Amino acid sequence: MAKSGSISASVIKRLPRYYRFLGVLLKEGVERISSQELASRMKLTASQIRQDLNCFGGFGQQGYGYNVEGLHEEIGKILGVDKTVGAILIGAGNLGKAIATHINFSTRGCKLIGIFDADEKLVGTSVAGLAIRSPLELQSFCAAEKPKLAILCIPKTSTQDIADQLVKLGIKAFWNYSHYDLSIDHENIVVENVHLGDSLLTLTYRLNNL
Amino acid sequence: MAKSGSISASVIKRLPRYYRFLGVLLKEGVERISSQELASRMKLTASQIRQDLNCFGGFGQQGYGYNVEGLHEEIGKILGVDKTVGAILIGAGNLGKAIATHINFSTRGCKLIGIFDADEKLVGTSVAGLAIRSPLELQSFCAAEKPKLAILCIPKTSTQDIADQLVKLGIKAFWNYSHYDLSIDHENIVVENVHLGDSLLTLTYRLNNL
DNA sequence: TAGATTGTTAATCGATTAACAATC
DNA sequence: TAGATTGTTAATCGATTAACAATC
Repeated sequence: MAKSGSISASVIKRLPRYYRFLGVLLKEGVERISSQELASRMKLTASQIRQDLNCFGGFGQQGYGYNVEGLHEEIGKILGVDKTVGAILIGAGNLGKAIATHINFSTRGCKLIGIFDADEKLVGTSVAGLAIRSPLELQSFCAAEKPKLAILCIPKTSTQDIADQLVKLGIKAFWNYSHYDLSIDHENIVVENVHLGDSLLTLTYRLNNL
Repeated sequence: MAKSGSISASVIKRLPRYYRFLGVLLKEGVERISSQELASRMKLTASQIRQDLNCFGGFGQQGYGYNVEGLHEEIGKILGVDKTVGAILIGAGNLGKAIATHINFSTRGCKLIGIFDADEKLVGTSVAGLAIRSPLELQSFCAAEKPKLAILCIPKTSTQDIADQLVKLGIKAFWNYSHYDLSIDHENIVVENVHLGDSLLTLTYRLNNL
């Protein structure tokens, strides 16, 4: 079992997918599964699954395979789905609203606790059961509620400024939807840039090159 | 210059990012750039940039570097931003609406030409300037308009069925936002699964393991 | 016990980086 | 021409796959 900091990005990216598939198996009532069976379901190799899991510990049993419920729970723990990290949404436009209502935060170790938008017309209205606040409240809100994660659904021009500001207010993780590659120079800050436009473009590339 | 089919997925995934950065440089009025300069901007190595570009052709000039406008245009052509692939959106819930309004399809070689939702209450209302249609119209619409790309913003239970149906109606590319790993067995169909929940989960993992 | 399947080491494969001759 | 920087080949690195002894 390796130190958590030493796990490669490739492995980490696969963990949520393992978690999802095991959740489905659990619902289907499957009790145990071999790496071979899981591999064919997920279109991976059995080797890769065993390698990946053994980064975190020996969850299986020779001659038997893996207990679905146990493995699901272990991976959940590794991912931290049992945690409740406070999250704030910056920008309540179309995309921000959709993220707020569409994402199940509680099953991902998060809780959305605040929504902010600079548009005066939006301030005071509600999304996902939360009142939209003015950015002027950001500082006092963060001081009081100590959110650790910020979701950025704002235009690219303001992204770096707002992110720098949020770092000072204690934000440690950015889920960035702006059309800007955010990179924070401070240590101990993590960033996940989501570029939906890039995703579409790789798809059209592949479509045009079939 | 290699055959387009032989380009590795790693390279293809980086192309939209090159295109974006070159677009910014172009706006900034930068005329030429060396692989070294571009590398430091994008936090890549100069070697990687030159390797990537040379999959498609020798776009640079020794002793000079790359012409920003020319390279931007070349990568745009490779990605097919000059094309106009017809796209339909299936599912006009929160996320579907946000995708329809938020994504700039025309700069990604696409045009959104139809929106479908099974919810009777939504049919007839408009999103992004398009009337939402009933799925009953799907067949005649596809026959007439020949869309090649479908955006799936529907629950996971119906995803595989609808995708199979759409394949029969001539859809060749799926941009899949449902919580289901779509895989199509037919040849010459491309799928891009977008799992926003997985993206959040890798972020919280990294946050919890700082 | 015998059979099955893991955990883990070794081999392979592919992607990234480094080096440098070609050349503008 | 001399300097700069590419295009491209070779070296390195990491990730995936295969193999197999350990063991349930």
